[in-house]
Amino acid sequence: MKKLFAINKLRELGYKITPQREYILDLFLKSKEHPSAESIYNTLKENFPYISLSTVYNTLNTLVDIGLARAIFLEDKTYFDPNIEPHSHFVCEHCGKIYDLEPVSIDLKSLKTEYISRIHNLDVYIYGICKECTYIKAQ
Amino acid sequence: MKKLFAINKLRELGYKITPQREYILDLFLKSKEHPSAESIYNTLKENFPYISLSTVYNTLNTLVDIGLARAIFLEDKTYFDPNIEPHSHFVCEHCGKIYDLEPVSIDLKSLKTEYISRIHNLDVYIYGICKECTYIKAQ
DNA sequence: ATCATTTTTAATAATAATTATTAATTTATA
DNA sequence: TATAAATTAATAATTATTATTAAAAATGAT
Ligand SMILES: [Mn+2]
Ligand SMILES: [Mn+2]
Ligand SMILES: [Zn+2]
Ligand SMILES: [Zn+2]
Repeated sequence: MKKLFAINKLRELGYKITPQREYILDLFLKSKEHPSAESIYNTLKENFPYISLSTVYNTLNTLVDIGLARAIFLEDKTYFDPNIEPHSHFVCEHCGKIYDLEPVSIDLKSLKTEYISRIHNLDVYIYGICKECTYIKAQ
Repeated sequence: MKKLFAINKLRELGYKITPQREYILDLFLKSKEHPSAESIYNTLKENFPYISLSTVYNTLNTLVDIGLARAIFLEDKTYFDPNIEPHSHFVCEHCGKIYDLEPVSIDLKSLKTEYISRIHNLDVYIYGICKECTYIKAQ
C-alpha cells in the first residue's frame, strides 16, 4: 500500500505522522488528476474544517523533497503528482486538465553535450485540446 | 532583420510602434539567455530610466501572443525566448541558466491518443548540471 | 503514564511575480 | 493639424507561495 510506504519513509527520515498528514496522503496518493495544493485543501476542508493551507503546502513540498511526489509547474500554478514513475503529460489548453502519457523516450546520449555535464531529470509537456473538450465543443 | 520583421507584424496587427517597444525589441530579439521581464527591465533602465516594468511585461506578452516569442514557465518565474524555432531546453539546477538544445524528436503519432484530440505544442525540459557549474565546483 | 525533546500545526504576515487600472501622452492616419 | 485609438508610467491589486511563531501534538525514554 502506497500510504504505508510513504509513512514508513517519512518516519525513517524523522518526520512525524500527524492526522493532517494522513488525511493529505489518503487524498493525494490515490489522485490521478494532478491536484494543486489549494484543490486538496478545499476538498479536505469539507471533512476537516480546521486544516490549514500551510499544512497542505508543507506536506506536499515534503513529499516532493523526499521523492514521493513530483511538482508540475505550469503557467498559472504548481500541480502535484503522486505518480513518480517516469511519464509525460498532456495539458489541455481548453480545460486545463493534465493527463498522464506514456514516458516519451528520448535518446539522451544523442543530445549535444556542449553545455551539459549531468542530467538528472526530464520533463515533457504536450499541449493541445483533449477529446472531452472537442466533444463538448462539437455539441 | 528580425527587428523589422517584428515591427511589420506588430504594425500589421494594429499595434503601434513606440520607442519603448523598439528598445525592448533591440535588447530581447538578440538575447540568447532567456531573460525574464525583470532582467530586461533592469538592463533597459540603465539607458532609459523612465521605462516601466509594466511596459516590459506588456511588450513581451504581446510578442508571445502574436507568435514572435515563447514563454518558459519554470518553478520561480517566467522567462522569455525570442527563438521560436522548435527546440528544447536544458536547465541547470545549480546556476539556473537555460540552454538551447536541438529539438527533441518525438513521434507524436505513437502517443496513446486516448485523451488527445489535437496537439498544438511540445515542451521538453531537461534538468541537470551544466559544464560551467561542474568546472567551477571542481576548482 | 509522565516527562522531555523535537516537530508540526494553524493563523497570520510577508514576499514576489504578474496583471489591472487609469490619466496623461503618444502614435497613426486623414 | 485634428482626431481617434493605443500606449505609457505609476500605482494598486491580485494571487500563489513561503516565512514566522506561539500553542499543540508526536515521539521515545523513563
Ligand atoms: Mn502525472
Ligand atoms: Mn530557447
Ligand atoms: Zn480539455
Ligand atoms: Zn550551471
